[in-house]
Amino acid sequence: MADEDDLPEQLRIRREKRAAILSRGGEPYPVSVPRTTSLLEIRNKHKELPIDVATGIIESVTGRVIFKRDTGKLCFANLREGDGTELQAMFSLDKIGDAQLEIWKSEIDLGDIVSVTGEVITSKRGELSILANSFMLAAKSLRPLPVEHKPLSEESRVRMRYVDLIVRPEARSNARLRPAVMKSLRQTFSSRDFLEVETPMLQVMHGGAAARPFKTFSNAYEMDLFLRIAPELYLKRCVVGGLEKVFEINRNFRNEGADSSHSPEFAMIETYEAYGDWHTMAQLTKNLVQDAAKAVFGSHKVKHHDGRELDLGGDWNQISLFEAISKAVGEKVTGESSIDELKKIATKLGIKLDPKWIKGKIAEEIFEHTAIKTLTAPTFVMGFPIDTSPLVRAHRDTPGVAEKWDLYVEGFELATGYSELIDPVIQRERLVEQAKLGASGDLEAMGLDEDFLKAMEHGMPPMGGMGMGVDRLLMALTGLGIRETILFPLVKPTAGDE
RNA sequence: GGGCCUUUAGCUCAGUCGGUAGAGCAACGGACUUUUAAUCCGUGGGUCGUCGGUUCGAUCCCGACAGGGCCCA
Repeated sequence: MADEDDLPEQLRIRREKRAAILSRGGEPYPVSVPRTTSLLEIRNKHKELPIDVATGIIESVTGRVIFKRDTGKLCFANLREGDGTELQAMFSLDKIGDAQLEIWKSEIDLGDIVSVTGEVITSKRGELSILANSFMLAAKSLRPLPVEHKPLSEESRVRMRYVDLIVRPEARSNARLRPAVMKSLRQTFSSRDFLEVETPMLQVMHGGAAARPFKTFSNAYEMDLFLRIAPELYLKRCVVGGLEKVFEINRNFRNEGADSSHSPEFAMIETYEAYGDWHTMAQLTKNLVQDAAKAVFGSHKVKHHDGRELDLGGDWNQISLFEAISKAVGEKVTGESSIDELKKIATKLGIKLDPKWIKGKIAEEIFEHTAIKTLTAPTFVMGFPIDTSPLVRAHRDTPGVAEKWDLYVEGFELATGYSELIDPVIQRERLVEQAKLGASGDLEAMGLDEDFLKAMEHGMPPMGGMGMGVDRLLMALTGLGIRETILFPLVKPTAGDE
C-alpha cells in the first residue's frame, strides 16, 4: 500500500477516522449489527402513511449512506440497500443525545454502511423514515463514492463494477436481468425434459467451432491443454451414450479480438436432441428466446434501454442464404457456384479477398456484406455452405449446402442450429480436411479428435444441435453492449493501479 | 495490424494562442430540530497518464510508451 502521507486527502481522512474509532474503543468493522428487517419490507409495509406519523414500531435496518444532510440538532441520511431500495434515517438530539449525534456527524461518511435502530415514522414532509434511537457503524468505507448525479465514465463502470452497482440503477437491474434469463432458459429446457450436463473446459484437443483457442499447460499431466472454444464434441458423446436431450450453459474461451459484441470469454448455450433436426432446433430456439423475453419483460415485445422496441413474438422469418445472396447481387448463386464465380461477385462488391478463404467462406462474406444489416427482426438464415460446416450434415435435397441455419436479430448472429452429421466415415473425412487446413496455417481449423470419432463410430442417433450466445441473447433483449451484460468483462490493468 | 480521437482534484468535466491550473459535487472547519442533489460562511486538495525532446520556461508543441474510445482490416 502507498505511504500514508502520499494518499489523496479524502482517503487519508477516512483512514484517520477508522483509526480514531478504534482508539476510542469503537468498532469500524463489527462482526454483526442489529437488523430486524429490510428497507424494502419497511417500504412495503408502510406504503400509505400520512404526513408526520409515529407508528410506534421499532425496527433495526441496515444500508449504505448515500446522502447525508447534517443540520444542527436533527440530521437526515438516505440509506440504500443492494436492490436500490432507499429509506431516510433521522437522528435527533433529543433521541440519541449530544455525544451520539456528534459521532454521527463526524465519524460517518457517505459510502459507510450503517445499522439504525428506531421508530418507523413519516417526517413533516411525509418522507417515510426511521427515527434513530441508536445507530452503529457496520462497515467504514475508506474511499469516497463518486458523484451520484453525474454518470460514471464507461471505463470506471467496467473497472469498478461494485461502485457502478452502488450508484447506477441500470447496473443493478442489468445484473439481475442475467440470472433471470438464465433461470428462464433452464426452465424452458427442463419443461422439455432436457438434461443439464457439464463437460470439460480444459481440453486436450480443441474443437467444435472455428476459433483460435487459449493454450495452457498442466503441470500434473505435463501436457499442453486448451480452454474450450465449444462443448459440442463432448455433448455429442453424451448423446452417443444415451443422454438423448442435453444442454449446457457455460463459458467458452476464444483467443480473438474483443469489441462491442465480442468478449474473449463468453457464456453459451449448446443443446443436442436425438431424433430432432435443424427444424426442431429452430423451434426450440424460438421458445427459449420468447420464454426469456416473457420472463424478463412479461411480453414478447422487449423494450431496449434506449427506448426502442423489438418484437420477438410470433413466427420468425426464414430466408435461404443463397437465395438472399442471389437477390442481393442480381444473379443466381447456389451452393454449387464455382469459387471463381464467387470471387468475381465478391470483388465487384468491393470485398477484400483473403487467398486462404475457401469457397463457402467467400459465400458467407458476400452474405454478410449484402444482407446482414437488413435483418433486424428475428430471422433464420437457412442453408450454409457445406465446406465451412464440418460437423453438419449435408442438406437432404440441395447440393453444396448443409442443414445449418444462423439466427440473426438486430443485425447480429444470435444462434446457430444444425442437423448434425452422424456418419463417422464422412466426419473423419471432414476433420482430416480441417487438419490439413490447420497444417497450412488456418489457425481456426479444428484438430482431428480421434476420441470423438471413436465415440461416433459407436453409433450416434440422428439429431439436431444448437448453440446460442447468452451474452448475445441479453444484448438482443436489452440493446446493451456486451460489456454491460457481463459484470466483470476483461480489462487491462492500468499503470497507476494501487 | 492501420488510421483518428482521448487521459487534468475522490467523481464528472472546463482551461491554458507555451509563463506549473479552475467549476460542480465530494472533503475539512463553523452555523442551523423537518431535510431530501438541504442552505449559508470559511478552508484545503493536483508530479495536468509515463518517459524523453524542443525551449529561458512544457500540463499545452514534438516523439515514444501505457490505458481508454471510434473507424477500417
